[in-house]
Amino acid sequence: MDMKDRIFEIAQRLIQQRGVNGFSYADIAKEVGVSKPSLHHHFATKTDLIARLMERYTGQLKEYLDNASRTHNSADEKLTAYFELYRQNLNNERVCMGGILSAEALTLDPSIHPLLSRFFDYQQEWLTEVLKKGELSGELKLKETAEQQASVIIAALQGALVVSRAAKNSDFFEQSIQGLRSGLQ
Amino acid sequence: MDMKDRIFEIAQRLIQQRGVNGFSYADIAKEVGVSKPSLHHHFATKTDLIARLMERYTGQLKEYLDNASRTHNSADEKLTAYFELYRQNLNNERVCMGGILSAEALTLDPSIHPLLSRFFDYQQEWLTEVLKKGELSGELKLKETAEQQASVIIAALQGALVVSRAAKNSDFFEQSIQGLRSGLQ
DNA sequence: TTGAAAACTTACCTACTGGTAGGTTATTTT
DNA sequence: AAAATAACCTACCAGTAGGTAAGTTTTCAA
Repeated sequence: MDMKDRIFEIAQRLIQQRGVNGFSYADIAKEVGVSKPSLHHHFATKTDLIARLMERYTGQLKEYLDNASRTHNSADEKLTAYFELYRQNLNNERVCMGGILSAEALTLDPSIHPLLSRFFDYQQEWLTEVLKKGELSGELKLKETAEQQASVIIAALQGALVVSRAAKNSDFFEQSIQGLRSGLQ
Repeated sequence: MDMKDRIFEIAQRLIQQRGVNGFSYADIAKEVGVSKPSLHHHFATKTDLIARLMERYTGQLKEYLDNASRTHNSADEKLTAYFELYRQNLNNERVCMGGILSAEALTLDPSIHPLLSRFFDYQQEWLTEVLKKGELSGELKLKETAEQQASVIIAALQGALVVSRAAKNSDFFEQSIQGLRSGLQ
């Protein structure tokens, strides 16, 4: 793995665990084993690093979800894959990078904002399609529109992840997922 | 309003808008119109300020919800009151203080953690009771347990608030609320 | 093999962080 | 009126923030 990717990995973990305003270039330098100014050689500013990190993160999400659409047929399996994405973060004491950047949005350079919108818009599209197909096939029964249900799922996973990690206990997260699942049948 | 309350109000707004790691004692001092060391006279450390602020915040929440239980009979009205709490934050470009402190939990003094758990536990209890009563009276139809549904509502409002504020658009928030409401009928 | 670019270094900058020392002024209690 | 206390001040501290200057080493293509 080249230096850029090592910086990406470490910076992403620091953000997901501590937030953008909870870590510094010095923290990355220490972990990567390189001097602080060397980081500026790869990413001129912290804003630059965050922006490229968020683009990468969205790209990885798309890849994961598109792959889930291809390899799974049932809505249930696709939703399980989606939930698993969040569960893995919880297992690593992380929250979603899109979520924590949104929470700190008012302190970020405005150039980051559209990257956050794009991140959530894609999930909204993907989930809405999964729900619509599941409804058409008779696998799911929705009490609300697919769009509304998709929003509830995204929002609930974001919230459950944050609350559950702080509580150092996955109960709230698993209970929320069970609630979401039951609401779809 | 005495000095302590003025500090409370300003610090709370700064936290809800920028996060704990996104503001400083100097920021408060500037807005209050007092020197920075004077703040230490009222709250010895930043951790101390956050702890007392979170206790106050939880107290205000309890007051609000207990009052809503007393003044409203229907589950629908009680839920509306609960949703309104989050909507008001969104209208002021704020997120929930419990939520943002949870997002930054790994950077906070551990003494804050139980205060966060208490904050969410109370909401869980209150909502569960509202849902159970609503189900018994026939007003609500739940597909899942009241506990699960309560978790979904808390998590979804937390997430919707963060995502929607960052998007500078309340659509996602309102869509999530509509989805939650529809799922209860 | 040479020259350019990439990757890195140490040394340093200004601004700001939470917090303290030590003293003054205002208010309240005895 | 005296004493105590609360509320405030200026001046300061060590440490850290993001970032720059200027030079050295490594890598790699012509």
